[in-house]
Amino acid sequence: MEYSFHEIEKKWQRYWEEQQIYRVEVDPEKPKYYVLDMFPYPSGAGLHVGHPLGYIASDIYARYKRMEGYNVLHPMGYDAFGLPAEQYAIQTGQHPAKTTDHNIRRYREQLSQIGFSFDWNRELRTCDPKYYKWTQWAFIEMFEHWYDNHQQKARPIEKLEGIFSREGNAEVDAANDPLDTFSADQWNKMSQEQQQQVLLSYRIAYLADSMVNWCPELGTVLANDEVKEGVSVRGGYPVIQKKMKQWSLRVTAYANRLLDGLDDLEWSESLKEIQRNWIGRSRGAEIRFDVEHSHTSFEVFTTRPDTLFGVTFMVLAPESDLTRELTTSENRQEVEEYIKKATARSERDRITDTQSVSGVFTGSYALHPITGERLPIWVSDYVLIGYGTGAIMAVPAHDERDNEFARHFNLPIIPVIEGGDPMKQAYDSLEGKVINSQFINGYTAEQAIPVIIEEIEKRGMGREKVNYRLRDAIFSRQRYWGEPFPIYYKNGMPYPLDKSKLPLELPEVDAFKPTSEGRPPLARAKDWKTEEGYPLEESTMPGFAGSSAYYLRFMDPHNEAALVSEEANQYWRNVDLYVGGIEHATGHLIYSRFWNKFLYDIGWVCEDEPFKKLINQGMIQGRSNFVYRIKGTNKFVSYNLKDHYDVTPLHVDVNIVDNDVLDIEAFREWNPDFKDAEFILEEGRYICGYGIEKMSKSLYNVINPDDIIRKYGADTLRMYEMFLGPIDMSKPWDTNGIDGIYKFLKKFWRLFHDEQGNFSLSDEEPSDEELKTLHKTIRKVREDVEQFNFNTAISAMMIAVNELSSSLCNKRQILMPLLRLLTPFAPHIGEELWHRDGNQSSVVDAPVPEHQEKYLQENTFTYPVAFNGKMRFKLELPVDIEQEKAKEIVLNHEKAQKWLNQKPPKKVIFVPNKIINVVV
RNA sequence: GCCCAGGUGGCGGAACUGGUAGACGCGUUGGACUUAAAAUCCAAUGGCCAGCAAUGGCUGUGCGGGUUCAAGUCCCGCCCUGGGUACCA
Repeated sequence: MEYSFHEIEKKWQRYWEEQQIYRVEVDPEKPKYYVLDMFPYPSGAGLHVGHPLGYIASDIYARYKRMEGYNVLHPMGYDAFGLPAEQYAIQTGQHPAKTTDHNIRRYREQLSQIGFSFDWNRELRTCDPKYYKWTQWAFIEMFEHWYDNHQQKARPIEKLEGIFSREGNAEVDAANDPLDTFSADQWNKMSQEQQQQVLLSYRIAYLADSMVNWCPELGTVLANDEVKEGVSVRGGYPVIQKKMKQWSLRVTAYANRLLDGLDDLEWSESLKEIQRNWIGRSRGAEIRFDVEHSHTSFEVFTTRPDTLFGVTFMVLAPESDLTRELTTSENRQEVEEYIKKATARSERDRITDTQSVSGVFTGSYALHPITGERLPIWVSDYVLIGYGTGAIMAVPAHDERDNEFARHFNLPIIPVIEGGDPMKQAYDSLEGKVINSQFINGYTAEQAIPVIIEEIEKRGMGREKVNYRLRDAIFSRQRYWGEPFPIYYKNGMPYPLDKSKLPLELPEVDAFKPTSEGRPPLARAKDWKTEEGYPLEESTMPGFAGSSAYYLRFMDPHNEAALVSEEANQYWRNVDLYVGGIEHATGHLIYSRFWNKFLYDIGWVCEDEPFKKLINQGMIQGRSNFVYRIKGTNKFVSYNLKDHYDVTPLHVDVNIVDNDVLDIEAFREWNPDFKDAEFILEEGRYICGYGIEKMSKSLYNVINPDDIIRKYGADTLRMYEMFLGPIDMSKPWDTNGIDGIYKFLKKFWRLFHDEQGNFSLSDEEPSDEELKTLHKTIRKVREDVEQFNFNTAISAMMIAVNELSSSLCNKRQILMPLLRLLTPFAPHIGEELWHRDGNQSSVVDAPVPEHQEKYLQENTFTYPVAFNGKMRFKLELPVDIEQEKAKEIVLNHEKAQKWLNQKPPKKVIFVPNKIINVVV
């Protein structure tokens, strides 16, 4: 019987489903292992061959772990809220729930064909009210907590109210918005609204006026990670900076924990590095500057307090409230104009134009905290409102931007670190002695930093300070297709719904667009208010809300009383292996860690970090094919002849090209324009050119896994994806290579069958050679799987099958262990042959084979013999040969004479079981 | 600009703590089987040179230096590709 993958795969997929083979439950008898894939957003285009890459890798690993005796949790679900479905809804009027559901069905169908070991009983989708109930619940928890910097953890807001009513806020060290201190007395005299306003600035989920990325085209604000190069990641629309009242999550409170926590994670260095840069910790000092003839003072952040004596002017961000406050009446008009101009610029403008220097003088002066010198206060757009205090001390001798600014406006430059020529270019190195700086003269820059910090602390002018680049996450979206906020407003202040009212379901609306007054789509909903008549929040949550805790929900997906039961959480704890794309480095992977740490603080989960080990799968690129049309004609010339003509390369659908040979008939049918096309062939064929590009519909290079499965089967698809190369690297998909895997599986199948195609294994004792083949393969494959080197594991199995095929081995003692080794890669063929050999239970629970060293022992080693480092011949010697004996044999060897040239060798290097090198 | 990966045959890629460069697979070429094709099997396959041939020589891991008996691997200086970031004080 032939290897008929189609029949086999259908059969076992049905069996697995009927027998609930992949269903798992908490089992205290067994050790747990949690393997998770980043769940997909179900797009309308369906899966292409690049999407399952990571799923296949994690599935192989999950299956191995299971065969090793672990209780493996391996779930799958859908990140179902999101912009594309909504954009589509706006265009077509179709409800996003409908298109999303349709897409999910398609995804499920495609995924099911690949033979994954997912426990589908745990499937979840973020747009399901039963699921987003817990997203809303977590939001309320964040609303009801504040972050205590001293204890480094989230604490209930009621505790804070207690503190305020007893002692005011002076002693509270919280991660909060800037706020004046107040006494207990002042607190107790505040109105409820005033108190709420104060509390709001302490909450972890808070509503505040902040500078946000506003995307007019999408009609919504976006978080920092959703904007790249000044345009929205989704859609590529321009983004501007705007001050708006928005919900935010106080991610910055966790900045140091998010940063330090990275050290213990088994993530790739590059991924950790991206997060480190994104969080961006810098150490320095915050220094207060008084303003001349004024009671006002302001603080600046600097990483170079050692250059304090080099300050010659100050600069404020245009958006800063201080700018207007400190502008004198003579300068008002000019400053106002500058602010207007600067704040109107789009993000893209600001990014593309970083060269031109602009700014105006406010008319005020700050006083140097030590020398008392007058320092002019300028305003310029090179100072950003969102970082530090939105104001800087300018040290033109040692900072490039300050230097350019000073030279442009003829401001003084005072060198305070030796080295460089600050009149021409800033010298920003820490190398060099401090000069022109009173009591720190003569120190190195590095030594001077603590000394100067001590001095300003003593004078009460500042303190040591750590600053982060990370910003709080803007959490509201003026869109329809997301989780509604469980928030209502009373006298203008936000209050959470009672948790018993959750989920607050997404209401029906007549159109998925903003209202005519520009309010978000939810404002269109009828009776969008509480039972008491209080209006509900009209924004919805962003895409990352639903994906921030889904790994916890998978532990206990049907629980209606809690996000996850204590029992399930204590057992499954956190994700042991997480597989997904590196593009989530600054979004999902930061938010999830934050979300998890918050739940950890409030005692809901038992692990501080959600994802212990993380593998980034690389991208699968497309391999595009081109045809070459002679300009101005409908004539196409084959690849190797094209240089003789003036041609335009055109993309051609890779599905009508086989091994770079164009199917001319199919080409004519593919596009009516080419119906009457003529061709200049080479050797009777039309050869296409090729190029490596992104896999995309518009480039006609998309490969659909369904097509591959139809032609070769799921086992071949799975193995070929893994065989392409290292899991974490980008590599092009080339369907041509798939034959190698297909042939391998057929060869493997044939080992188990006789000439007539009957299943036939013998119980004959295996030879030493066969045992060696088996055991070296077991060792290699298991080592490789442990390190996610699936491509080399497959090579090793190919070598084994080649060796066993040439000896026509059909011995049960060899083939059945090999089958178990292969099963995680090719589960269908594994299950089929396992059952053909008479087993009743699923191969999924068969133990993974162990190698035995005794079969791998060798008596001899074939040494490469090199002369001056060049390998000249090989020599088989006993593994335990004495060095002197080996040298003697080599030097007397017939083949050595030619290289020795009758002279005694200078030196002979003998590395046991490695190499012999003769130096002549 | 700064930070991080990576650069090996026609292609995807192997190569343990420095030790036979090119495993495995694709493709290509030749052959077997076949009326033919498909499928299958066998052999060759980095480049250059010499030879009828077996074979032998030189050269070769982005470029230029260096360390070493020995370098794809280590060190120094460049170039290129991909990713991250973008006035972060």
